[in-house]
Amino acid sequence: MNPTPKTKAQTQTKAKAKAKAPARLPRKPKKEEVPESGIGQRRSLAMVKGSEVYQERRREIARVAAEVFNKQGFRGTSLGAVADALNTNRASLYYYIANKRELYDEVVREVSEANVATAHTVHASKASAPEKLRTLIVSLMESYATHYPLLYVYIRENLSHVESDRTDWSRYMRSLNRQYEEVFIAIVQEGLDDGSLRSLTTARVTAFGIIGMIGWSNRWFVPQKSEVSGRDIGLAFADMVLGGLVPAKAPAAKRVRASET
Amino acid sequence: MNPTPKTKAQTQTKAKAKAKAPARLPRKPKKEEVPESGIGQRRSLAMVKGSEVYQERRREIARVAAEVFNKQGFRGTSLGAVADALNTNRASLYYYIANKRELYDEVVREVSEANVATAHTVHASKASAPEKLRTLIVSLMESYATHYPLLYVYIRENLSHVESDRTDWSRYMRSLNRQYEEVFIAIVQEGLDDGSLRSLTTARVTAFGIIGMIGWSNRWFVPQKSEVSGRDIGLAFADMVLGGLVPAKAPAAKRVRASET
DNA sequence: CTTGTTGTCAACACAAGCGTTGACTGCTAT
DNA sequence: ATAGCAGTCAACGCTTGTGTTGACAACAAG
Repeated sequence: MNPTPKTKAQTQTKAKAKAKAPARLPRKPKKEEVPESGIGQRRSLAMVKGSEVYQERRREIARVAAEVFNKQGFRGTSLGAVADALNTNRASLYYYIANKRELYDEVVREVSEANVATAHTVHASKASAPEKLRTLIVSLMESYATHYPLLYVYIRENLSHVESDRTDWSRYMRSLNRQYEEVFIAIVQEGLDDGSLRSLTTARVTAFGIIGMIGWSNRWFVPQKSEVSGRDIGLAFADMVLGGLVPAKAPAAKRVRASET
Repeated sequence: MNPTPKTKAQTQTKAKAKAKAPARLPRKPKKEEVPESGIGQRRSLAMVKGSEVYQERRREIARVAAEVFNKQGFRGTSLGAVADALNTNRASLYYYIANKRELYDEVVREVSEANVATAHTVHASKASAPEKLRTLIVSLMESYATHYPLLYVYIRENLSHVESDRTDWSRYMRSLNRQYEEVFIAIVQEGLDDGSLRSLTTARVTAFGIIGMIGWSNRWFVPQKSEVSGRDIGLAFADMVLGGLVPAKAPAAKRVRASET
């Protein structure tokens, strides 16, 4: 809307100073007045009938909010900061969203579901355990890159949520997360059972090691700035985990580095 | 002090209901009174002369606070919650600490320094790159387990801190973190250069993959509940990363791991 | 020009949380 | 007993942030 991109991020109440409206007289603190003048409720109506541009603006807000949530976390992000990033007023956001939590949910919802569905599909396929792991590692890294930073927002947050967070949404998201982990563990266990994977420790520890390599990418991987694509990172991780970093050259080749000097 | 352990965690102002003090008359809102009655300042004095039990109590507070911070994060943790966990009043904490940030620093300080020192030592040693990696992986997992949950508190928090967090402490901690990463990258680069490590991707991506396996343990590793020790997890991770998960039965002999000796 | 619609804004009310402080309790030494 | 110290408590002031709402502006349609 406003041509100036953004990069402001003050503390709100910052004033646009557009030199338009000279003065406002916003509230009429009368008390014995007709309380139901009833104007502010049309926002609710605008939500149900999702007008064309309305939904577009809503997505734009979610997109920008994702970046702010990604940096500052849920509790650390004020709606004022989101409004600043959008170059608008904080109250205007409430025309599009009900509250901060709904905005956060909008950001995180669904993206996780696709990944879990992929995990189940791969698990059910008849490939070998190592092949399943490779497929899953690559697809997850690709998903992170494609939807950046949406998935990272949830990764950063899912344990910062207080323990007493027992909303349906929270429980559902935690269940998605757990499903993904369980699939990884099950595939590793498969591999241990049929001998296609070496037994170095428990299936759970192995699986969390792999998941950790991928999940930790939220700390350093920014698709727009990376010289390596998400897919290539996934392939490299799969090679590393399955084949090992130490070259398996001939037993007499330059592999003697282990006891060098 | 109070024999009852804890497990309360209400919202503060919860009242102990110990049936001792019948009523209080805490504030005298007189205005034209002598303002410098000067009583509350002895707390500051108690800090400088670190009495025996005083420091002990201070450490106890830090220990409990670490658990709360670990669960809820810095911003998500109120001092009221910490006070509840200690079965005391929120204001009493201020007898021991200046503010919330100081308490957090107290929890996180120093523990990171030891790890960075270890990293530098290992890096400077004349072992091979694979051996260095193995040593570092194991020592870091051991450190996490030993100091649980102190190091995890910082892991959870270090990017939740707002970008404008430019205090000396924050910069110092970030530098420690970066040093650790740089050492990992340097060691991997060493290995790529002398051929003791396979080149699957950039040194940076490889290093962050390894770091991720370890760092991600904050999500699932609780030493008191784990059947696998931190050391064993580190050893398994090192085996996985260096030797690979897929057994090398094909090339005649079983592939010997780097530091198998 | 008038009227209706869409979106924005400034100011409110409310709640949570931080840090402070005077008053108080309980213990110990004298 | 009693005076002093260590530690605790309830209430306050203040700041930050959330969600609400009446009053607009800008624009288009009639």
